[in-house]
Amino acid sequence: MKKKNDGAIGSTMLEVAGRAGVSAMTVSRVLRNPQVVSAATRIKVRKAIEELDYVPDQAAGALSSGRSGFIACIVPSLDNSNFAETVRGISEELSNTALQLLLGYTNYSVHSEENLVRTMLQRRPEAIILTGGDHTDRTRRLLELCEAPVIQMWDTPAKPLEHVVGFSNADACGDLVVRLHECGYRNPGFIGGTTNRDTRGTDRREGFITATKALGLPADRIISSGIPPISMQEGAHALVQMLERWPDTDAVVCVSDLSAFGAITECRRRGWSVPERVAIAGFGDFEIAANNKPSISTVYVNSFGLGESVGRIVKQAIASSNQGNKLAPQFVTTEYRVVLRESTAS
Amino acid sequence: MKKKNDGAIGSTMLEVAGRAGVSAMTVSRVLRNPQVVSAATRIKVRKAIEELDYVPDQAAGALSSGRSGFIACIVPSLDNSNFAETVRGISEELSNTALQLLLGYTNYSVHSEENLVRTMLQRRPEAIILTGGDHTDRTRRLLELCEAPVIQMWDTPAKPLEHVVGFSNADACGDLVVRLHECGYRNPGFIGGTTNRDTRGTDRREGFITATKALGLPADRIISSGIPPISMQEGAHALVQMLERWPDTDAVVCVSDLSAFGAITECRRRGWSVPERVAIAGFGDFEIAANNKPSISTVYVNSFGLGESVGRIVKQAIASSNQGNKLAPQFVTTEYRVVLRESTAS
DNA sequence: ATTGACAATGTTAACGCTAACACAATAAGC
DNA sequence: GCTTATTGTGTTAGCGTTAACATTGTCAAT
Repeated sequence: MKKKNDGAIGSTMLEVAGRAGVSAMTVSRVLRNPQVVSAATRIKVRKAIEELDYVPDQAAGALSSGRSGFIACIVPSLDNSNFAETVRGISEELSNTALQLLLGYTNYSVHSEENLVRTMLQRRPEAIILTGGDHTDRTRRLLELCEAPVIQMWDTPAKPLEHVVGFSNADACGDLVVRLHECGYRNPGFIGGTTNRDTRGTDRREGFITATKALGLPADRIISSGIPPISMQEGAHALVQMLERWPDTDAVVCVSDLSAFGAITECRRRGWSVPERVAIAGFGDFEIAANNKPSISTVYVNSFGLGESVGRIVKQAIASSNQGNKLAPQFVTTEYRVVLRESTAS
Repeated sequence: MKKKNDGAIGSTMLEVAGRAGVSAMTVSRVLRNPQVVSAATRIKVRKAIEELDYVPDQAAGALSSGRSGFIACIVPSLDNSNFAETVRGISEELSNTALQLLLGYTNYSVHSEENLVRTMLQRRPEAIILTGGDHTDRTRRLLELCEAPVIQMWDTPAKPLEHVVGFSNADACGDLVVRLHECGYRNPGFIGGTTNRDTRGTDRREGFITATKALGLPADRIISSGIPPISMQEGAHALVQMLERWPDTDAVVCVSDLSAFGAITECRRRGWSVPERVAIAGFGDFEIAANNKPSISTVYVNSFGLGESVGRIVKQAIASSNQGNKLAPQFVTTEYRVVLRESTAS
């Protein structure tokens, strides 16, 4: 029905079985459940596998067993320390299992996300990990139909699809504002992107507004500049706009450490001292935050640990499903912590 | 033979066919080759697909057709602008095909790479993309056995496995040294990691040595510090060591922009002006290079374009193989360019 | 009318693996 | 010695799709 070896590897399980003088099923057992096979047979089979350089075909295995071995994981961007760390956390946690990550990135577009989900569902993932709580209706429909556990991460959606591992970006940013207020800052501003594509960024802005209002501070000093995730350059640009429009701004909260770095660097170019002329804070505690001069006040997020939690839930959910029941929806809140450094005065 | 719906989606192609009043084969044709089906039937089938929320099972399709639709892509790290951009370039180039990236990262370990390759081969990828030219013997054996085209990128290995898309990291770093020499620097040093795990880093160091020797400059000012990829902090640390050991060093080439940034920041902390006290250059032209003050001299690499080239070769190789022949090994050299900025004086 | 070409659909048989059951052969319990 | 577990292995049937071929109907050219 098809030419042999369409980009495939040499031998099949049956050939291994033939060479070892056993049935294919025994070969399968040696690979997936070695302890039920006698030591002597196991050795024979392993030898045949070696000699033929046999590499099992997981597509066939998946079809037969109904288990793909895939975990779909969709993040906004790969080029972001935070998400990259989270992916590492997930992988690490799954490294002692036979589960494999099927990674995709959306470029912060829910429309891309929908396409990715559709594509990935064709691979029948055993769990689906999404970033954030903002999805198209069609995405939600697709996810409800498929029975795989769904985990939303990096956010705490009000109406979760199923499991959640994350933290409130709004609260975290609000905490930062409170700490700046404690330091004596009274006229804070916020710098973020122009659209609501980056929902975590939007949440941080909302958190800024809520906190400033609660503290009786001006809540309208918001510069939106650039498509999320906003760059260093856009941080620089936005800072200038901020100080032109509201010259008495004494502290600027940036949606991420990268834009905060851009803003600080712009100040240095213009000879404005940070934090004396203006304090600047970021979000995410990227490598650059601790290593810049002045070091950048920010919100530390345990990205790696977040990934580990996600991985644990994946394992639990699959274990439950193997026992015929379904893991009750989990809601895990992860650590964050305001870290004050040189870019804001205490 | 197995419980229905093990995490799977509702309906099968046969059910769609039943509802549309056609055979399963016709449904398959509507999905993969719609133009051979009459308009009327096509509409009926599409309607049935919609109504049942049918999502094809690609594992079954792959098994039957011998085409997995996967492209394996292995990079050292996801958290690196350069590689992330390259992955974006590949994805973009493959976005108008039915091919899907199966991503993996090695953490700069050839041993991890071997495991990843083995795992990925079980999915029968139609092409395999690796970073660099350094692989274990077993990896090379596995890749030779499988008939899928192999592409090595980000390097120009002397003995390529098959296709290559990259540039000589040694030459690029050498060019940088030459340009620094033209600027009047006579005592350059190099900062990199302690091991040879990061072969691109090692090549850059070799390029530094070759170029300095050729120019009659000291070639032994090399500080190795930290496990690659070395951090900002290690860059800072290494710079201090460099100037303690060879105080008259007038220019330092760092293995990447991140370590260069760390080095520059350390200078600023210590009140050493850059480039007056010492010039510093990086590699990669990360966002930070243009946005720092002083902006960082570096080697620009077209990471995204490199990925696009890789994607094009993947498509060509698969097209050739569909026509029954094999694409002759390609060797594509990609663009790089020394960019001198404020961190070195002209 | 008869032939041939072509277009649209159906039928059959895999693809490579594993769940479920069947069946020996051995060990344990009385 | 006989039943009853237990262990190790084989047999069978299918997972959901698609390549290859078979079949039917339609229409133009003889």
